[in-house]
Amino acid sequence: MKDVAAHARVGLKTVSRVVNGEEGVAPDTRLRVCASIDALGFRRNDGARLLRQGRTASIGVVLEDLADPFYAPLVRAVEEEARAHGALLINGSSAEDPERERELVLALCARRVDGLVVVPAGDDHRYLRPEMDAGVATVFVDRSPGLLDADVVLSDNAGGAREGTAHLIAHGHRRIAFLGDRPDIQTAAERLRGYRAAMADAGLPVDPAWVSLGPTEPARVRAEAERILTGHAPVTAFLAGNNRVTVSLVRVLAGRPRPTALVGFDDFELADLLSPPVTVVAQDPALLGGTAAGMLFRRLAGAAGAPRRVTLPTRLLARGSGELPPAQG
Amino acid sequence: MKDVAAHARVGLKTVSRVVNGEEGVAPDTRLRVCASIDALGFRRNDGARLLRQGRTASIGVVLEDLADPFYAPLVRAVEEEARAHGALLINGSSAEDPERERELVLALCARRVDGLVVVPAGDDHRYLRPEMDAGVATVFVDRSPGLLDADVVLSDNAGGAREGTAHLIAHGHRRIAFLGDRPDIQTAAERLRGYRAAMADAGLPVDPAWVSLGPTEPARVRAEAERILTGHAPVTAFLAGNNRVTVSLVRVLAGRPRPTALVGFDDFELADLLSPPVTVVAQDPALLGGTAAGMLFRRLAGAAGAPRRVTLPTRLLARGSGELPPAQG
DNA sequence: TTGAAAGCGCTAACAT
DNA sequence: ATGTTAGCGCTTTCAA
Repeated sequence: MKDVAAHARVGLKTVSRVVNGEEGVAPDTRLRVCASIDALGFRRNDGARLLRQGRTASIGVVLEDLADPFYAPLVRAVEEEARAHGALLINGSSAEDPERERELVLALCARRVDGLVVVPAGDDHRYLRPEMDAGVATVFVDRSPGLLDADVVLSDNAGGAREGTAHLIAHGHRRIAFLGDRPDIQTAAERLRGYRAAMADAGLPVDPAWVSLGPTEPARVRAEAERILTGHAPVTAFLAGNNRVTVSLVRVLAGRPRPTALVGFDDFELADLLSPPVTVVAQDPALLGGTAAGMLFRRLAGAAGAPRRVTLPTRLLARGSGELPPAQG
Repeated sequence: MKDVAAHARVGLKTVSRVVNGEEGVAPDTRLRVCASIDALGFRRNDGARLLRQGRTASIGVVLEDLADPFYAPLVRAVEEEARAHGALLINGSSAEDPERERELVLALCARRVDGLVVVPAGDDHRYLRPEMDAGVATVFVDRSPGLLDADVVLSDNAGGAREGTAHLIAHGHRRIAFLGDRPDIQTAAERLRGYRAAMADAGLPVDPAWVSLGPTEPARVRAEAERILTGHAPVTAFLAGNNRVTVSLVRVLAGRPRPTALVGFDDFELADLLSPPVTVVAQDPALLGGTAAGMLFRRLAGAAGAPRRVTLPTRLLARGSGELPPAQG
């Protein structure tokens, strides 16, 4: 820019004015400046500009895995909102590792992102306190932060699991298994709670053998499902704790002669084309992301007040697998 | 940082030294500085730091849609590579709109990203020439840039389509339809070319009614498929031009009494659980992304030389739908 | 071992 | 209408 000013024989500020389309530049001066800009191939450095302005027009997004079919639309929704506000997205995957999450978040704060959308992985987010006090607006999505009071947008995990379980009960099932994620993952714990609540509502006992929480790789889920199906008290239905579990269960159940009912958690593409079509408790990831981003930008626009907690409802999509009657024991 | 220096009664540079772990600070000075840092809650501003250093340690990613199941793993792979090099990802979706892509890319360049990974949407990327000359390393993925010579990583789209078509021919089909994306999208054109080549190889004519290129919303694909199936020269097999078309076709074909063979393009989750399981020509999106990012960082590390073009092979995954024999005409 | 000064590229505040 | 100065928060150079 300095070079442009010299080349056009004008002051630095005049170039700045032209570049930013400000008023108060004589037409022919403007022309001369533009010519110099073209001649030198000048492009404004937004980094420097934003440094001066004290913002970065960018917001950070940290979540487990960018490529997960559940999170990808969430990010996309945040992106749309950011775009509407002229901000760019900087993002990173935490790979469900609290330490990596922390590094990522702090790296983003060090770059002075204006705001942060985080799907928390760990259970202690006090490290964010100083950053938030320093002015980084932060909204958590999908799970609550640990030991930190902040804006958060959640799905009604307990309610959804409860509804899914009740649905199975309404279709005659009394022995229902729950296969979910590690109990230290909040959503998993909530869903387990909903499952138990529905069983209790119906006065049904829960055999400990029916509940399995842990990593959701296919191999483990498969093994657990087999165990539950062939154990001393086989179930007639499953409630899956997340999308990965649902898919694994579909695979296991497809290979068995006797039909077993299944309600999945999270919707997925082609669920309606499987046989039987898969009944699921659906969340709306795009709405989660959009809502969170909306709150974030409202904060950035100056909205004060205590941290808000928003819970979005889930929706039971009955497609077939959840309406199968109990197999004859 | 200035405040820290004042508080610790040392020079600015000494604080800088401590913050960056540089040598040459007396132990007790260092201690005093650290104490002041904690007392004031100081965090280094990486934006300012990088401004001074003339890089940003961030790379831009621009593609059609972050949430697309094909692109999400690609981005993820770029992210891993970036992480290994200490860089963050800034990204945006072009929504297949050349103008939006251009804006996004230029916004990223204005922020002086060190490098750029782009899945091009338009067909004229000359606007990038000045940026690349100015030092923004750029690698294109999945499609070639228009009117610009640059590094690019592609799948063998023509080869894949040819193999898929030949597979259908080998299973006895002679009337095969191709339903693909708009012909101005390069990958779509390439795949059409592969389809035609395979048909020609086998000495088979291609009825113009069998080929349909255009937007891939479900409604249009559905209508076109119905038209082709009920027209004067119905086909016995389909080659789908991309993942969205594949899914739409699965839906259409599932609703018909007479089984019709199908080979999809791009693999998708659960393809093996449908009935019949769906045969596809699979690309490896993560490998595309990883390869592109690898090339990018090699350039950033100083690798010179002419632009490189890498083509990755596709893989035919025979699962059932592509091995169905032709229905009796 | 330490620090003062200059400067990265820009904009805000105040001249002229 | 235009220019000058200061400064965003840091690093680099060079001197002490």
